[in-house]
Amino acid sequence: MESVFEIIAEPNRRAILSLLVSSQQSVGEIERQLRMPQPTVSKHLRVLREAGFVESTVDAQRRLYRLKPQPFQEVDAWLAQFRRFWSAHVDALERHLDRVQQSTATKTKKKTK
Amino acid sequence: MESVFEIIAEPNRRAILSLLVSSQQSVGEIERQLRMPQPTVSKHLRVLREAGFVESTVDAQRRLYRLKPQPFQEVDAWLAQFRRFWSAHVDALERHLDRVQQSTATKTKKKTK
DNA sequence: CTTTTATATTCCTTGACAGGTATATGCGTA
DNA sequence: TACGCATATACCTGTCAAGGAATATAAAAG
Repeated sequence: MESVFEIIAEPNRRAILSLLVSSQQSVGEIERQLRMPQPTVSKHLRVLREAGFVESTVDAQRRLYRLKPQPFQEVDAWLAQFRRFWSAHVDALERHLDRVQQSTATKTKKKTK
Repeated sequence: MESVFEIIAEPNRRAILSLLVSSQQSVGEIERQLRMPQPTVSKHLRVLREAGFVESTVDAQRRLYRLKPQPFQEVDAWLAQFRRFWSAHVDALERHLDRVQQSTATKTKKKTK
């Protein structure tokens, strides 16, 4: 489990990370919200912690987990090399279209081949 | 192998993708540049193709592979939910700093606890 | 100090995937 | 047609990681 990419390859881990975006959570809260057995949660949290995605503080018997930014930035850095490429593909952007932009009405240049 | 994240979890596949950023390449070219056995390259290319990361065109006996943008955008979309979080971490921004944007200077509210 | 609550860890099993080797397919060329 | 180059596929094997069940640790509550 060396790279950040292997860490986020696991769906449950991604779910945990998404959950922690809103605010820090205890293991029990994660367990309940994601309907996931407690050992599973703990084990994934361990992986995430060792990879630097999260950190925890002690609150009585609870542990509160929160996100840490660095590994995300690593992913982002890797992704960066492809950004210039995909923003060149205008048609691809069209397909995606969750962007409320478009309708620039430049001639629909189709260069599929 | 359902998600894009599992696809890019494999180091050799990431190497192939990075190689294709510059331009399209044949299987043999990839094989030589990455010093990777040919079946390995072909197998990874298959995975990448089925996941929509690359597409190929035929050039005589060669197949030329090139990148496709959509899966990268998926990764980017997932990453997006964490961006606002990590950009709150100013020190993290300093480390990254390839973005020449923003600086709206909204109050740097630190609400860690 | 016993019990309960919260979390972590251990052990075991299972499945998936990557690599290696061999072989198949397909195209060009003599 | 036969051969050679380029790529794909099939088969086998080892590894590793995820999940389940049980148990350990640790702190709070009674």
